[in-house]
Amino acid sequence: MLDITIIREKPEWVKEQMEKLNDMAAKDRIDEIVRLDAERRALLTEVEDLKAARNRVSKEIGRMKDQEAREAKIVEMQGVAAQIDELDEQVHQVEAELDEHMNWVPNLPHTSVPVGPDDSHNIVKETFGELPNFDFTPQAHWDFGPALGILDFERGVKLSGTRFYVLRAAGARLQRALINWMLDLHTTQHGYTEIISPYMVREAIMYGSSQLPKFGENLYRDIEEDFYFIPTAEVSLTNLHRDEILEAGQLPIDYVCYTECFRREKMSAGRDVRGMKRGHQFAKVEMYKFTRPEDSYDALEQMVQHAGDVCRALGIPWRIVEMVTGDLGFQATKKYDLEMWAPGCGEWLEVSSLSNCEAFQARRANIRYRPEPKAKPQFVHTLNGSGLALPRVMIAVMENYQQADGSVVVPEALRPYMGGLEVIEAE
RNA sequence: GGAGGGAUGGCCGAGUGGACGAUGGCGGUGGUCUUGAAAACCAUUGAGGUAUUUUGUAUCUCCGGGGGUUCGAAUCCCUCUCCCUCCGCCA
Repeated sequence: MLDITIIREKPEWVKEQMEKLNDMAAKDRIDEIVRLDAERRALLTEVEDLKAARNRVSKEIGRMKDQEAREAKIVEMQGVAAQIDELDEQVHQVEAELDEHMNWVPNLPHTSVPVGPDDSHNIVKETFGELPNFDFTPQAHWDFGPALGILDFERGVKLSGTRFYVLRAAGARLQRALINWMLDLHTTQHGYTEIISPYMVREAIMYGSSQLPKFGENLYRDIEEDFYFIPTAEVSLTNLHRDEILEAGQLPIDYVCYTECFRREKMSAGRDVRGMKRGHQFAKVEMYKFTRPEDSYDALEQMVQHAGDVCRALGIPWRIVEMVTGDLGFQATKKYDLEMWAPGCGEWLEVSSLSNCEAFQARRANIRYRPEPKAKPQFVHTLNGSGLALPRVMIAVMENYQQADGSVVVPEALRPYMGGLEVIEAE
């Protein structure tokens, strides 16, 4: 959620930002927000004067001895109370409307973000590693994976339908090795604190990280128990410090959390249906930071490095892509994607998405800190980034390390996590 | 699933219709005392709005969430959520 004062003070400028984001629906809400905000404040002034009068007279009534005068005052105040009720009701309505509009307004892009209409204009900032040359035609993981006995799409479908698969034997172990290795890297080398948190959360939590109301379509939920299944650990991690006032000395807080993620993928129906690239359930190691406002952009660059360290250590070609305004998404002021090369599929796969959300989520989840002892609390900045998403890393590892005979070499970094296994071969 | 009991400030805990944003204690901060520290004593110590060009002042709201009764609610009523105790069930 944006700070209402920026809309109040610079509505035209905010509209320009919405245009850059290519979010015309949000732009159209701005005038209404300005109107509702003014109405709200006018109503508040009115009703608060009445309440002040009521409080004052009620105290007098408590002290009055003269029964007749007392009765007269009570009758008088009955009228005032009725007016207050009516105005309070109006305030509630206006606030609910205002809230609804604010919930659909995205975060403002940082000044450093290149302006562009959509993802086709994103900028490849830097590419690392050489694209591999094979002396055979590299296969897609969906071809050699099942043959190796490590990947089973048919049985995944049997269990749960399309977009599900089963990892088996060294395939299952490879994913577990990657998870453990990433967690170890981030906790021991990058200073993150490891978290394990619920995969199911209440509705209010989804508003806190702004998955709701805009992205409800992409969420699984249990209606009977009113639980939502998290589409990313970002949801749980954002809300971990919900309604808290942190001490400045606690910041930055850096968390890393492995979870399964659940997504309906309604928006991408029919896309990426083949292979492991886009499933309804997938594993992800997520990095998350709470920082002071002045530190958040440095923290973002740092987090890009941390995610990049994972790519680098795997020895797979990767690149950093900077999002233009039109592809920023809802919560981010600035965002990078990390992509790994997959020679079998022949495409760059998004293995990480790293965002600074500034105070956007903190405002919704009410996460503050005290800059100085006794100072007024301020909203923290929050950042999130994958470190990394497992299925696509699995694809990249399998496809980059495949050999002519269909076997897969285990990257050196992972061997200690695979019991020393060097090559995954058919049983 | 059954039966009870609870939710009050950073923490503990008092408050059952009117000077209660809330006794008291702990903790925090500042001071007195001290060579220094401790102890003791004194003072201070929540959050969010709105108005007023304003660092002050006034006022409103907040005692788990929402709704109700009343001139007036931490206090009475309804409802939801969460926690605790006992029983049952269970990885």
